[in-house]
Amino acid sequence: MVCLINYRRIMPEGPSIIILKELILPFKGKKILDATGNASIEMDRLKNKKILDIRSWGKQLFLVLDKITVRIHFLLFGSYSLHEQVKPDKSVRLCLKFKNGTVYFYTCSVRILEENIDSLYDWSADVMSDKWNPGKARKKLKDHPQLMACDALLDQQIFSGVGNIIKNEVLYRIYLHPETRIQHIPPRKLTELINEARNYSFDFLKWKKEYVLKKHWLVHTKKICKRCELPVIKKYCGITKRRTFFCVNCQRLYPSNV
DNA sequence: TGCCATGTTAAACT
DNA sequence: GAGTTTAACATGGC
Repeated sequence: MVCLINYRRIMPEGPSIIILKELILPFKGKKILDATGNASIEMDRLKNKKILDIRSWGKQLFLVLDKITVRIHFLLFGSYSLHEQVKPDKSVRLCLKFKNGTVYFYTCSVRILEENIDSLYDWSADVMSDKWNPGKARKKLKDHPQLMACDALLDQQIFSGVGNIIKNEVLYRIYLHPETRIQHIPPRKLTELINEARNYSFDFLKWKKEYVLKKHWLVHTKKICKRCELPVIKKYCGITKRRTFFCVNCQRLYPSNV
């Protein structure tokens, strides 16, 4: 067992936020003794406040205090460390000191939300959540018949927490071409899409915890298809224009002419 | 060394 | 105003 408590990691997709949430669980119920950093928030509003709850929605982390909530989003380059600071002071965006430890956040978006966060987010859209509702996801997909599968998976209102890696792996797993439009996906295939968005996210979580995530990528960043050994296509697909890896031989484009 | 990426927002355009 | 494009953020792996 390797102790990685001081280790900084980059963050982006939903499962990584779950890992962080678990790591900082010891701070739940604890008082913030000091809050520092270059985030453009009033640090005084955090000082001497208790962390009432630690929650997440997709790629966002929430530290719930009395009346306000600190929202942290790691964007593309965000990272954190626990207990031990590994970067020079000025790069620390937010540092929270507790009696039982310290957490540091880097290169992330930090905001204070005044509203009750329950009314701000659709918690049933979070693929990692107990409140995840596949039926509701299906309904939302039906409302966007023109949307390509690759764009739908990245839509945080439908699949909160899904990122580009998960997108590519899910589509490969279910043999679906990224540019297939929702209206053309057969019902059973659509069910697979919705279910795999959640399933793969939990596999991602498990592998990430064991530091073997990359090893399990089937198509993301790959050059050759593991199934048919034909070249994997790399294309910036859909309205999101994100890197998409897929096999035209194995992943079916609907409607199909064949 | 330079390019590019697990992401999102907001300004700058048409 | 709407929809679309671009910039900004600013780290680290290859």
